[in-house]
Amino acid sequence: MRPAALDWSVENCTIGRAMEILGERWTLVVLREVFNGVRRFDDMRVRTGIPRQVLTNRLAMLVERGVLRREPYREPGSRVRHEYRLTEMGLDLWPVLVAVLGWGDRYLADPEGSPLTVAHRDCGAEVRVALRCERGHEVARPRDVVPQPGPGARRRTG
Amino acid sequence: MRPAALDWSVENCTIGRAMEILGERWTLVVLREVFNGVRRFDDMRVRTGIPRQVLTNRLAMLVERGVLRREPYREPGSRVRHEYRLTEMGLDLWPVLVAVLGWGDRYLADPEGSPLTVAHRDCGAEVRVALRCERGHEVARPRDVVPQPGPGARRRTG
DNA sequence: ATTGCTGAGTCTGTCAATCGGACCTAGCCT
DNA sequence: AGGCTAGGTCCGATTGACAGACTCAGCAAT
Repeated sequence: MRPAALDWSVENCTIGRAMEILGERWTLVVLREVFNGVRRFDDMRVRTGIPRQVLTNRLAMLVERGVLRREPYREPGSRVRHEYRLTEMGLDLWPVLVAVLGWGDRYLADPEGSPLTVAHRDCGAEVRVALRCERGHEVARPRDVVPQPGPGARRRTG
Repeated sequence: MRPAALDWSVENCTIGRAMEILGERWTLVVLREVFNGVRRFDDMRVRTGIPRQVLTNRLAMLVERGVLRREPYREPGSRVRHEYRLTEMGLDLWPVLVAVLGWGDRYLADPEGSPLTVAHRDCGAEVRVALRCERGHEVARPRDVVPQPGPGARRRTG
């Protein structure tokens, strides 16, 4: 049985485009740091072990793509420096990060458990991703879902 | 104000580990294909434009890490070949893919919209990710959430 | 005024990964 | 025997990751 997807082009697929940004080895690790409140070059470098040059590139790329912005700040007794903060586009990556964290916790954690959890501010309970359709139904398993060509789908040419 | 995260090691962070697998340029694109039912080497290659060598490596890595498995199949009149199918570990990446898709649709789609949507099998409505805490509360914005050291957290040494 | 420290880089050289294109191979078909 | 096809290998050029040394601006202590 030939999968229907073969008739459709993927040239404008948004997963592909997203992965041009997210699909570099250190991008999500940098974003994890920023979500955790670590916003300064050297703090990130020391914590993550990312090579300087790579961190410089990654931060510049994320700023250029609009995921982070560079903000000046000044500690008393120091000159002006810059820190990196999430834009709205960056904040919206939060579900991606939580989804990756959930998957990693399930399959890749050490026996003692995950080193990082996310808690609901109001009640303190752990936060996870869920899938839900627009009519409000829970979607438990991947099999309950069907991929379909969307409004921007194009037929394959060649 | 010094972020609390600086006191904790990230050496065993599951996001970092997950990104060793997912953080390669083509991994999620390959998985998108498999979720879409495209399971064969050449179909993937033609659709995605991934260089042969890279696709070979990526598939082998995903099999080795347990995300995909290689299954023999036989079309009538052909010899036995292999196709790539999702393991349970692979199926569980579904929320990650939907989260990335949602973000990409919002910020990176062409004006006419996304080429790919996912629909609930029962009702046909579009499926999206949501964040929810374990007590069932909706979590609307990243600010409603606090990152915390988990059971496997280790203090930084040096 | 010199010296030193610090955060945030740049420069350089090495090694690995990506890419595109050509070549190979096993089994089926004519 | 020769051709086709899916799924690869092999090769050379380019790009990216990495480690380590060097730079640079401004504040501070001598």
